[in-house]
Amino acid sequence: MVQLRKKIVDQRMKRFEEVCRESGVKLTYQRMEVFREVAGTEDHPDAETVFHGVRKRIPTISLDTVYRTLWTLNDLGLIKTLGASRERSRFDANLDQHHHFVCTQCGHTYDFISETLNNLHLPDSVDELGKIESTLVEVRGVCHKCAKKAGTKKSNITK
Amino acid sequence: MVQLRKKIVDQRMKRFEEVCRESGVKLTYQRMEVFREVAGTEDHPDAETVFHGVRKRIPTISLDTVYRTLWTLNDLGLIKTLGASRERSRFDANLDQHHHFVCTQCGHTYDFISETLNNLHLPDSVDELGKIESTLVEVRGVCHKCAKKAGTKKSNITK
DNA sequence: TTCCTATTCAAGAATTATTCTTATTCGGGG
DNA sequence: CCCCGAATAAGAATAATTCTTGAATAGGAA
Repeated sequence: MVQLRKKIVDQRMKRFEEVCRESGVKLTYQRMEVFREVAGTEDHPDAETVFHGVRKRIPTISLDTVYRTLWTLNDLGLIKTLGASRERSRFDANLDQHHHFVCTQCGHTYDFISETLNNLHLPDSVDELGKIESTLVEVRGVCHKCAKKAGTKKSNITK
Repeated sequence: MVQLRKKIVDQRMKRFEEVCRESGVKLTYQRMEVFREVAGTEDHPDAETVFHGVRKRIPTISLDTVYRTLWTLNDLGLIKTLGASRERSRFDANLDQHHHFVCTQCGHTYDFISETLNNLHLPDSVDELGKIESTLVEVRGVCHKCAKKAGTKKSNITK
């Protein structure tokens, strides 16, 4: 099991180095260790947690570097954020079951409804995690509004 | 259309008053207008946006009251938050398609996999919203760990 | 290998979102 | 109408994240 885990991390590290080289992003010690930290856990850590983990190996690393690096890795497609990234809390008074289309560019969430998606059959493994209260499908993509004004976007690491 | 919208808001306001009365939460002007603001939009506004909207009608309302009220409404089950609430950014290096079980108590996100859920058929209406990049199923509920130490939880408005 | 330069980094200040503290006000039961 | 616990406004405090600046470094060129 540990062996398997190590193999996965090694694969991810390899891909990390490839992607960095391809996109001209420098391979620094800090970057490598921040990625290794996220790649080595299933826990979806936040920046602070990553910071603490990496600090064991690089005691001088700053929290700011961790943040910067995480967003860089995100822009490179090497990691993902859970839920909408860099967002403040948003609220919804529509309690009828519905689903979400989240624009990865502007962050706007559009509702849509689907009788089929309301009645998904979930695998048994989910019941082993806890008591299910609700289910929703989250689709991510680029909304038409953003697609139109494309090109003018930031995070164009893919120069 | 506007007429329909008004009807929905009225229904929601009615339910709001009922739920408040039942749970012994006082019916204040501020609470009413904060709820009306969220109930009257499809936009999933954040606290600041609600604040600005309500301020037109109650110029003296404070941002703190808006925050407090929104979480109260959330605890009462009158509104919901988008994504995991009150959360900082979390990261994930697992790029293989997988799905999420989010615990509404502790906020922890557990991964699970399902070949069936990987290949959902989305309604055509989604294509009209934008270009789809990825799809994931988010299940919300209470994880076993939290269920065990139940009772000792905050936000027990349902005394 | 050594040098050069754009990139990256650390540290701490600054910003932004959210919550807490305290004195005051108010809803609604008696 | 009066009272009291709950709710509010205002501003201070805290927490999360980003910005600024000067120093350090990766990695290509000589």
